[in-house]
Amino acid sequence: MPPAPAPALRTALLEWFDHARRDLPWRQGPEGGRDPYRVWVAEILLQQTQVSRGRLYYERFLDTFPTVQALAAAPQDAVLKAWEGCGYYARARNLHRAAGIVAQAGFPTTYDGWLALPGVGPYTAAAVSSLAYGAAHAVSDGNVRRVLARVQGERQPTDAWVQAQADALLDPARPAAWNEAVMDLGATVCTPKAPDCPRCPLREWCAAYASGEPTAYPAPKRRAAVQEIRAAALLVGDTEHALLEQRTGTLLGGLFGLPLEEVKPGEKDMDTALTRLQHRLGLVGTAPTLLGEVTHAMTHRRLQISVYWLPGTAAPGRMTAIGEAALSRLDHKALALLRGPQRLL
DNA sequence: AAAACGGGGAG
DNA sequence: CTCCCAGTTTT
Repeated sequence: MPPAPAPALRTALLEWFDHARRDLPWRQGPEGGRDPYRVWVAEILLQQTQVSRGRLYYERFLDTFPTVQALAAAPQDAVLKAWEGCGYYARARNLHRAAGIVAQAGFPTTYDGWLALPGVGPYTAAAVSSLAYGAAHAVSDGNVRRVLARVQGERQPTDAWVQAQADALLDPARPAAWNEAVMDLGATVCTPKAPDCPRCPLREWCAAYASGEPTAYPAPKRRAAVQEIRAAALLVGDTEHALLEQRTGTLLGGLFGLPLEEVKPGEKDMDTALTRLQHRLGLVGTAPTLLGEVTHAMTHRRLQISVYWLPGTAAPGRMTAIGEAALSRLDHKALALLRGPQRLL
C-alpha cells in the first residue's frame, strides 16, 4: 500500500469530525481559541484517564476553582480534595504548583512556554497551545498512536515515530480541529478492541484495515508485574472523625489515610504488623477489633488490608474530620467497613 | 530506556 | 482475567 496522501486524509477526517465531534465541556469557544485555563485543566485531568471518567471530575474541579487565581490561592489540601478519587495525584500537586507560576506570570502562549510548566509534557503542551492559541503542534497520545499505527501499518510504533507521523499529517490550516479529530476518531471509531471500520473515514487508506486484522496494530505493550502486598490498617475513631496520617513520598503523596503497616515478607500473619502499628501510634492499651478485609488493585500493586478498629476515645485530640480530608479510594473502602457502603462521587 | 504513578471501563 | 485510558516525571 502506498503512503497515505496527507491532503486527502485531512479532508476526509475533518469532514467526519465536523459532524461527528464529541460535545465536551472543555470544548467551549472558537476553534483554536479556547479558554486556556479550561483547556489546561481538562488536559491534565485526562492524562491516563478516560474522557467519560474525566468529565465527572471536570465540573467539580472548575466549580471549586473557577480561575487560575482561585487555584493558585488555594492550599494544596483543598486541591487534593477536589482531585480525590481521580488518581495520579502528582497531577494535582503539579497543577497547583504551575497555577502559582501562571497567576504570577500569565498564561504561556507558545508550546515551549507550556512545556516549561510542571506537569506539562509534550502532549499537553501541544494540546493547549493548539486548542487555545491555534499553534501548529501535533498531539501524540494513546489515540493518535493507535490511529496512526493502523493507518500506516506499524506494529511497533515508537514515541518518536508517532510524533513524526503526527507532525507530518497535522493540517496546518486547522491544527486544533485536526488534533481533536484524531483523538475523537481513536476514542469512538478506531477503538483498541472493537474498531468500527465501516464507519471510519480513513478506511480506504488504512493498512491495518487492508490486512484484515486491524486490532493487531499496534502490538500490545508488555506489562510490569503486579506486587502483592498485605498490610494492617487501624481505624481509630468513628464515621465522622478518625486518626489520619498524611502520606508522603510518591505513592498517594499528600493524601490522608488510615495508619498502615505492611506485613513484611517473612511474617505469616497480621499480628506483628498490627503490633508495630499500635506502638507507632502509642495505642498499646487495648486490643483492636477486626472490622474486615479490604482489597484494592492499583496498576503495579494488589493490596490486601486487614482493617482493625478502636473507638474514637482512644485518641482524643488527634482526630481529623474525614469529610474535609482528601482520601484515596483505598481508605474510603476501609472506612466503609464501619459506616456501610457509600459512593465517593 | 524503563519504572513508577490510581483507578476504572471494556471485552 | 488483560489491556488501555486526551502522559509526566524520575531513575
